[in-house]
Amino acid sequence: MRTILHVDMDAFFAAVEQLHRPELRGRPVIVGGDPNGRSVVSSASYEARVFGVRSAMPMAWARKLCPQGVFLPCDGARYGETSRMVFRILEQFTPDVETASVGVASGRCVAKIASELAKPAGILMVLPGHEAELLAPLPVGRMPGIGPVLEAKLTALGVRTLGDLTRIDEALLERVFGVYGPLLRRRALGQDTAGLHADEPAKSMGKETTFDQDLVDRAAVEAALATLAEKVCRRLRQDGIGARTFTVKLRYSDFHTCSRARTLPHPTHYDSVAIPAAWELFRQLDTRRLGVRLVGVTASRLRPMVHQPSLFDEPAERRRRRLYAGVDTVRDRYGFAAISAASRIWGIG
DNA sequence: TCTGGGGTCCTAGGACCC
DNA sequence: TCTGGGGTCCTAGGACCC
Repeated sequence: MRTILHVDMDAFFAAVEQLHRPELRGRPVIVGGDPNGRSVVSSASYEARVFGVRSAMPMAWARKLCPQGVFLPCDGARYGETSRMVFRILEQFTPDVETASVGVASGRCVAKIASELAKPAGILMVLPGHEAELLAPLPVGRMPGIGPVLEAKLTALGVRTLGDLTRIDEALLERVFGVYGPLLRRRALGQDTAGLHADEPAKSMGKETTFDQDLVDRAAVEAALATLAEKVCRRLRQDGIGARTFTVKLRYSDFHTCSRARTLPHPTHYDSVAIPAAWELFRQLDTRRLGVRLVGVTASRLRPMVHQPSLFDEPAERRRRRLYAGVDTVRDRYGFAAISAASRIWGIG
C-alpha cells in the first residue's frame, strides 16, 4: 500500500527569519520585494495573516493592511540552506520538524490537503477508505488544481463543496471542463492515482523582469531582452542542453500581456542566436504605443546539445564553443555583467 | 490597494502531409 | 471543380501552482 507524506513548510520564509532573529518572533513578518516598488508578498507570518496579509498580494496592499509589519527582503541563500537542512532531517524519516505540517495519505492530492488542514505545525493522517469523507465538506477551492476561475464556474453550476462535485452529472462536468472534468471528480472522491515523478528533466526555462517604471524607450527594452536571453542561454549551457523554441513575452502598462515564439530547426544555447531572435520577436510583437512593464525570454523544446561533426562548420563550431566557455568562466569569476556588453558585439552567427 | 518570477499543462486553430 | 479525415508540428493564450 502506497503512503505519501506531503510536508509543507508553514509560512516558510517568514518562519526562517523568525528562527534566525528571535526578536521577530510573535511579530507580523512580511517577506517579499521592495515594499515601495512593484512587488508582491512571498511569505507572511501567522501574526501578519491576522491583518489579512497573504502570499502573492501586492506589497503596497500589505503595507496598508499592516503598517506595523516588519518588511524583509527575500534571503534566498538562507532559505535554501534551511530547506536543505530540513531535507537532511526528512531523509532520516524523522517527522519531527517544527516549521512544518505533514499530511499522510494514499494519494498526492489528499496528502497535500491534509497538510493544509494540519496547519500550523501538525500532522494529519488519512486512513485508506476515508478520503472522500474528509474531502466532502471542504469548499472546492481547497482542491489543488481548482483556482479562482474554475471555482467560479463550479459555483455557477451550484457546486460549492467537494461533496457536491462528486454528485454532479458526469456529462455536464465533461461539457464544461473537458478532459479535466472527470479528473476533478475522481480527485474529489479521493481517488488520486497520480504517483510521484521527481527528477524529470525541465521542459522550459525562462527569465523575466518587471521594470521599476514602465519603459517607453524601445532600445532600453531591447537591452533588457538581450540580458535576459544571455542569462537563459547561460543556464542552458550549464545544463548541457539547447532549446529549439524561444518565446518573448511582453506586458504593457495596461497589463495586457502577449507573446511570440519561434522554433529553430536545431537546438541552440548561444547568445548570438538567441539575442537576434528575441529582438525580432519583440519587434513583431510590439504593436502598441504604450509603456512596457515587463519583458521575458523563455526557452523550450529543450534537447541535449549534440555537437555533430560536420565537414564545413566544425572549426567555427569549435571556436564558438571555446568562446562561450570563456564567457562563462569570466562571469563565474567577475559576475554576470562583466562581459555582457562585449558578448553582444562578438555575435558570430 | 494595483498586480513577481519560476514553472506545468491544456486548448483551439492553422499549416502541411498523405 | 470540389473536397474527407487522420496525423504531426507549431503558435498564442490562459489557468494554475509554489
